[in-house]
Amino acid sequence: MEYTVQKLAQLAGVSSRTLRYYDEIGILKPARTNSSGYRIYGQQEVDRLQQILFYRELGVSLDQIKEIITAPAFDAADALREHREKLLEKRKQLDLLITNVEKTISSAEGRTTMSDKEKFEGFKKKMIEDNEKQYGKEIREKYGEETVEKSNAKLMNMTREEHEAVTKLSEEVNSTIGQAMETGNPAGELAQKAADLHKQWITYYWSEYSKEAHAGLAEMYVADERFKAYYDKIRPGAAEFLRDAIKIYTGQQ
Amino acid sequence: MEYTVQKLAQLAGVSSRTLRYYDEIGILKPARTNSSGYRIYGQQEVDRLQQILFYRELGVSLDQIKEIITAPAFDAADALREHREKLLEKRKQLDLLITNVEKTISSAEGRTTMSDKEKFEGFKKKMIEDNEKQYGKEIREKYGEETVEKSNAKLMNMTREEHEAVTKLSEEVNSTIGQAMETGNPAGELAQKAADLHKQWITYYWSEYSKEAHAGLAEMYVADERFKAYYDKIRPGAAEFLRDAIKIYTGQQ
DNA sequence: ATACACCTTTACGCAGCGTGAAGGTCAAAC
DNA sequence: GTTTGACCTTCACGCTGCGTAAAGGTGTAT
Repeated sequence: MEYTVQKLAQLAGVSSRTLRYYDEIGILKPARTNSSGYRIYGQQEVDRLQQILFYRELGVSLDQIKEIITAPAFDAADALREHREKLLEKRKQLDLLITNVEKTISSAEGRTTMSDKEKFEGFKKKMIEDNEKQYGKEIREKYGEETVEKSNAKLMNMTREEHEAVTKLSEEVNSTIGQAMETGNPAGELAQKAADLHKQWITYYWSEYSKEAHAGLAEMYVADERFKAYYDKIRPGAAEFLRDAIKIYTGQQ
Repeated sequence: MEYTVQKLAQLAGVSSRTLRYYDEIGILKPARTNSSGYRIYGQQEVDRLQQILFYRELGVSLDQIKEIITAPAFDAADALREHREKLLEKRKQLDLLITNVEKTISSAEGRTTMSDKEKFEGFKKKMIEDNEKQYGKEIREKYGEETVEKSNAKLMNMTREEHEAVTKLSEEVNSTIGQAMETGNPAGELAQKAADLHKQWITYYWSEYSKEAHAGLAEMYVADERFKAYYDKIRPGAAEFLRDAIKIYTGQQ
């Protein structure tokens, strides 16, 4: 089967301009041109275009795609790994931003006040690193190692009140599970309350909450003997029950 | 507090060129200029820039951002909440993209079989989406959910071999900690090996590994009685020792 | 022969800056 | 007092991945 630009464009769902551009930059040349200069594409080009569009969907630049599909020696997996790193970086940044927005919200509600610096924390990953390198030394000299550790680790900054809150939350989770288990329904109100309390509890430890991770932890509660033993002390089967409740709570099946 | 371009740029993690461009297009004008034409930004401009960058991160065009934040009805608190939702959604999309990239990688490595046909089909689905944008959204949501389900299935569908591997890993972690503690050095080779084994172990449970989360878990090992009791059975102080080793391993101080 | 849908190349435009160039300013150091 | 060096200023062109004319040639059905 042979295609003209428009035909192939229709088939692939791109514009004819795109195909001409791909010809221009040498990423996809037509099989041949007819007597009057029309671009004629064949089966190979169709396949190649599919590859191109596939990588494009993944957000790979045309330059990179060219390298991937033209040089057989070029390892596509390697290129993709690099690309993945970039994406992960982006997600990290996004996570920071989300925390930041949440902070801003609570700041707007008057609970905490944010410094100018804090306001931008999500946007400037590099800057943070640089700052820590710069100021880290000074602070270390001034206040000693212990303080540095404390100031750096968010988790270690837990105040007494927070620590008490965590302990209390932990107890509440346990007692709520106990009550919920009497209903026997992990989707019930009490069980869901327990799952919510549990979420609140882990957010004290986790810098970023995600449903996936929460559900993952729930799985671990059953899979891992330490957790299982701990929760089953509340009542046999409590680990499974909590897992089921969290799974429902997080909507992760 | 007043800032020059570079100062504000550093604070916000953008380039000074960006600030000049924002001035040029009228989206963020300096509070005033000094006698020699230097741009001077004040508190209001800092806040405004923060808003701009929030929206920018969402992929909103600067033109739109301008409209949004100059609109008199603009409610910052409301906007932020909406904002967070969108950020979360964006992260979801990003996660999807990452999963797809990872799929492709492992496909390229021949671990899973993703035939050309499948690739083509996946692409065809996309084309259908594009053709019918209304239904496309629904499909995208479905596709997203499926992927999430599948990634969850990873945890659920652990094979026997994997389960054995996990158990074995767990034991290895414990014994390695025991040995490492005799050296007394959490930065030493053995302790770092333990931290690495520990990482391998948790990656069986976590869909995504991050140094931050790993360090966070390490903190929990000390803060949470359950973990502490478990590890201290190996040897008193083992929880703290493991935490320190992991902190060093992850470089999270 | 005429219409009309297709094709060609050339070339400017877009967003959101990066990256010079060419020059002025400020604080500190000599 | 001037020299250094880090700032600042305003042009202005370059980049990606095309969209969108403009100006013209081609294919084929009527």
